[in-house]
Amino acid sequence: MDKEIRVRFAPSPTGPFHIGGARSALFNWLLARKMGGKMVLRIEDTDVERSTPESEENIKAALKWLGLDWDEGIDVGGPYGPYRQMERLDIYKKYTDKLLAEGKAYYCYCTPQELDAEREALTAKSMMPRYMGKCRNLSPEQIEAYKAEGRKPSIRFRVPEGEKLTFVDMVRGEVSFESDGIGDFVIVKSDGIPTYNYAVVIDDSLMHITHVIRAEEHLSNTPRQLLIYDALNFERPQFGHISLILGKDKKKMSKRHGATSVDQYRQMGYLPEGLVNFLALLGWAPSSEQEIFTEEELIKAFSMEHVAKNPAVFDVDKLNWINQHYMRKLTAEEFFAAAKPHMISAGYMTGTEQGEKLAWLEKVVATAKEQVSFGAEIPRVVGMYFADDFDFETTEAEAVLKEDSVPMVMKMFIDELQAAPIIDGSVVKGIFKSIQKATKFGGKLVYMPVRVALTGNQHGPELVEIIPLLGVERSIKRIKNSLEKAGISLA
RNA sequence: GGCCGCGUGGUCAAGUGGUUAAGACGUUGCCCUCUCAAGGCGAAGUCAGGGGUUCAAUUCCCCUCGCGGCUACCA
Repeated sequence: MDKEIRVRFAPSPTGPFHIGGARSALFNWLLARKMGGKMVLRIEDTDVERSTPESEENIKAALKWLGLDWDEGIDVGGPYGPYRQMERLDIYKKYTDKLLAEGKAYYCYCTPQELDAEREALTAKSMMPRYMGKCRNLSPEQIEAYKAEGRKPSIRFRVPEGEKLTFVDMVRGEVSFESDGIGDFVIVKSDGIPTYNYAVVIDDSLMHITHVIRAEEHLSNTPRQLLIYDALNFERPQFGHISLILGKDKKKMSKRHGATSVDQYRQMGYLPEGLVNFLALLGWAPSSEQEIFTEEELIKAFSMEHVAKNPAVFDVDKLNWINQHYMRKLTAEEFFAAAKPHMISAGYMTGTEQGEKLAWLEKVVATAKEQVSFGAEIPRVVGMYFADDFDFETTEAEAVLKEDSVPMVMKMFIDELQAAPIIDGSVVKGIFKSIQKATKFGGKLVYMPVRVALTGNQHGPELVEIIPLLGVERSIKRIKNSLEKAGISLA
């Protein structure tokens, strides 16, 4: 049997948790669960300027919300911790000393200003801007001089010349780079903190990561990392670079494209199952034609072989379609709970309602269940139950009330409604039936004017659902108001 | 600029040296229905462009173009 599959998700806690990060996490997680392997969650917080504890909390909360758990890492621990890079500084130091001693790395005393100047000079000559190796072979005297100036050195990796760096990527196949295209890069910043390309290698290796699944933006970083694997005599893992998620304009998804963080989708009332299902289908396709997957089905069907090379545009319409499936699957209680925050922020409820009022709200919210794709759409759908004073949605809607048959139909409807001892769906249905029978009108001539008079709109949930919720009194009041507005008298 | 990656309908995508080039979202027509949503049945729409290789290229090779990534003491 092959050795255990170990994957990791290693985000930087530097901002909202992006949808692209969620997909990377998902693919890693799916691979681990599929293969019975382990998922490690490591925090790459070496960018001390931008890293925040809140962001780390966001990431954890988002992963949990999505249902992506981890076997080792922050919070849960594990044999290869600590799992925050800033808590591993002494570990990196050991390897840095080794590289320094072996001459595979060296101190660089260049200041940021000097490096900028070098870069600019190179660009001006339209040459590739990269570090030219100024401090590669400093004499002891020069080093002393720099030290005397009080300069704090960074440490650079000595990139070998004329080497070809090749690896087989799980999604892209064989990829190779020339070492000559890579300048000596910084592995430890002058403040003693390692850079991404360096720490990631040591951590992945020490944590026995077997498969590194990450976004394509890291593809060009891989040769640098390969160099470090080799210099440290570490075994290379398998790499798999998944493509980026793009916005509608085919540019990398960013704030301009609307919601980009997992939390925003949560707040809009998308369901974790829906988002996961959608994300799985971005850049991966099952061998079947299935579109809707439970978590177990996803794990079963997932395979790195079917991960696409090309970038994928984030299509909200499809997300909506998928999420709608999951909305419809919710129980009445779940749906109401999902609706609650949106109903509260719309001002339709306070969250403290009880008894009859609560029961009424539950029924009202239930009417939206088949109609919406995500939670935030609910208030819009049920809004008509709350505003007795409304305007006609469109002129066509108002025009419906101008039909000659309307006064008669309305009179019959109001009379029957008032005469009804109790009012529920089947009673309302009976009223419509009897009007149809008496007038010999088709359903449309009976239902539609009532609908418009009641809601100001030609569309909406079934009338037999709406009327009992509104009650006789409010229904009649609305109808009379609407007729008056449209200049129709009951005759 | 250099290096690397990517390019199948509007979008997600399957697929192959010979196919009527799947399926889904969206769009659209019809059915159902008071309407909307859902559902059912249809329709339109694609191999970035140009050269090769080949009896035959969407598929293999090259070039061009487009998009993206890296080229940071960010990750």
